[in-house]
Amino acid sequence: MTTHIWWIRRDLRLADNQALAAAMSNGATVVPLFVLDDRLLTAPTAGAKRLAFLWQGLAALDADLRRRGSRLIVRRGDPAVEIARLAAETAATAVYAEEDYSPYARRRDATVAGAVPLHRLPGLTVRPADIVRKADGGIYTVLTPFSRAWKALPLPQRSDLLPAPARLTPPPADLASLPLPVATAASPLFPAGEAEAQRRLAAFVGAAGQSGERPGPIARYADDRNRLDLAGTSQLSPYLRFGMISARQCAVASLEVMAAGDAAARRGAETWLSELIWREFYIGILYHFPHVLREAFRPEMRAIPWINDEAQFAAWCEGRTGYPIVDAAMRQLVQIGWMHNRARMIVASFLVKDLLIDWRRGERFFMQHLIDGDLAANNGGWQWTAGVGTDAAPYFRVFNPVLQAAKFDPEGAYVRRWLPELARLPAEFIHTPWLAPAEVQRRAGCVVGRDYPTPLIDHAAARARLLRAYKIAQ
DNA sequence: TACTTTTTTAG
DNA sequence: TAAAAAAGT
Repeated sequence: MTTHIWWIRRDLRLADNQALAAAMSNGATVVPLFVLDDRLLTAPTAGAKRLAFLWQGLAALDADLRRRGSRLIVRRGDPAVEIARLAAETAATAVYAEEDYSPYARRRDATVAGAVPLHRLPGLTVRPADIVRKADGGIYTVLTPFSRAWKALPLPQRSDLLPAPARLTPPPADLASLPLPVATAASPLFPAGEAEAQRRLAAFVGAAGQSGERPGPIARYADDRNRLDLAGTSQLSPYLRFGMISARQCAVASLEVMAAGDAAARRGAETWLSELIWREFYIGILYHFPHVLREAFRPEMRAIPWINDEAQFAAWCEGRTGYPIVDAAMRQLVQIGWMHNRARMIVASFLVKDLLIDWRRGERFFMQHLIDGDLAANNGGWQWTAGVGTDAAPYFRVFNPVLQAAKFDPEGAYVRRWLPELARLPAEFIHTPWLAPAEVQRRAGCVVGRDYPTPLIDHAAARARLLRAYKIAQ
């Protein structure tokens, strides 16, 4: 009987898993393996909440495997050493893994491939990272043409999705496995695991894909996704980050709504699909231009004279800038390990363009706190906001935190939820408490300067300063 | 998925 | 004179 190792990295799922399916070919016995790699667990970009989500996800995967007769094997150490050791213990003839494209993952996998026969399968993305190319073989660095080319390739169908195996041949009963680390910092708002990911996708899409009836939030996604005060997004990002659901299944779901839903649903589904394509775009950018992890994609934008005031950076991190929308978002991030995407753009713009703090400081802070923290998407997002990356917002595109708040949190419900000290302010002043008359502040129990900070910086003045700073780099 | 200022147009 | 469009950052 043949034995194969299924090396799990960021594909914590049984459904639509090409690496698992390949490992199971010819009825092989599959040894599901997760290696605790100190390089990743102690990296400066590792975050406690994301690790807790991972531990919880691995526990859920182990439970799912046990229901099918198998179990998860956990080892700790250098992957190349541990995989070679396990292959010797089990007489495994090959290792199957979902291909990961980050620079560290590629170096690690090259080393492992030197020690054991390693088969890398697609699945992290719908399109493997080097597939979407210009006619002349060039790499797209602007989203719109990339997206057009992505959509022009054969689209995935429901029949392409691989079902979760009903049974798995168990690994040898005496095979040693370490206990999983305990998830102490897990967020109750993001229970890890494949079942929860499937529930979320089903709830988001509703029945819009099948009958046109009872559409879920996807039908309103085009309009609602930017609203901070509504649950208009899929909230699937942590699950996609760890492959608790496949990107391909999400793409199929949205394509089905585009084919069967009404006009609004079609528009919503297409908008959501474009978000999935953004993700693949940035995974490809990191794959082709790994230096973006260290510096701006655009060379002329490496000379911006950052100010990097430590006290102001601390105020941003702790949600006490005096701009309610910024502070609410930062409190949300630190408390639950997730932030609405619109809020990510607002706080990033404030850090980079109002405070003139190097975008890499914000990038690192996000990685330390986001459950869904993904090197490629996070880096792409920060470079976009800073106006230094591919397809970047022009440097003069500066978010006004008050206007953004008024537009996307019109009643202030989001601010009130995360900043209870402002909860009793009338809606008129919820985004500009410093403009509220003293009597209004006093009656709301929120005196600016005492119960809530005075704005760290005047936005109009900050905007003018930013334009000068970027002109130096131009 | 930016915002501000200036110019033009309509009534 | 205000709204809309255009221009500029």
